[in-house]
Amino acid sequence: MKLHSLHSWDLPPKEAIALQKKLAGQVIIDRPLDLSKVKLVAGVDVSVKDGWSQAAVVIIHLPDFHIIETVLAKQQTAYPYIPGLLSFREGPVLVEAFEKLQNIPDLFLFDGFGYAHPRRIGIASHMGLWLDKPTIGCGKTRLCGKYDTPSPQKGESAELVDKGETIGAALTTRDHCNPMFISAGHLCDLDSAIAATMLCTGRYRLPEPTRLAHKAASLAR
DNA sequence: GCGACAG
DNA sequence: ATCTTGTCGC
Repeated sequence: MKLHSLHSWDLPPKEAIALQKKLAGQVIIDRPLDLSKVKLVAGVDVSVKDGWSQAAVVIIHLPDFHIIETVLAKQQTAYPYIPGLLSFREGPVLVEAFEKLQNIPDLFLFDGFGYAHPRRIGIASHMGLWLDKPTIGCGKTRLCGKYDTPSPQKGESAELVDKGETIGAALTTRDHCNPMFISAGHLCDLDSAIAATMLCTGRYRLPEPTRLAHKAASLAR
């Protein structure tokens, strides 16, 4: 799929933060998703090794989890890892990978956050603007906000709150495992993000899309 | 000033 | 993220 270039990625941290504050106003997270129409879900992940970033995007079909398409992209890692600026590190390779997609996913699932970010624009929200498609942030550990540990039963959740605002949820995706942190990315609200994540989750803690993307990226690296 | 800090 | 084998628990 062809996506429009919104801006340059090689920005000094200070400018990157200023850009995030500007783009945050364009992110839409109050829109319910009609899950009955979500059939193709893309999992997105990047694995970094020896200065090279290996991206993988895997599209699965719901509700059977069959793999529809897998695309890869590899680039030298030009940006350092700075908490809060992950999109500037992984954005370039991801754009290259997205351009290779032959299918148009109904939804994208990211390894990381969307709205649950200091400036409310984590990688899922940021890439959502480039994709102009619904996106969800699905992180393994918290970036910001407070939460009470949800019951250890699959499907249970607790709110992730930051500065008095609900920014996401801690969701138990597998019995007796640590929760995943879900947040709306773009063109999707939190409730839909949680429901969609459950529809994409099988017998593992990680939802199938990102779990398979992680596997594909590691294998290709 | 001090601690926290996605991948 | 990555460095790394076996091992405890549901």
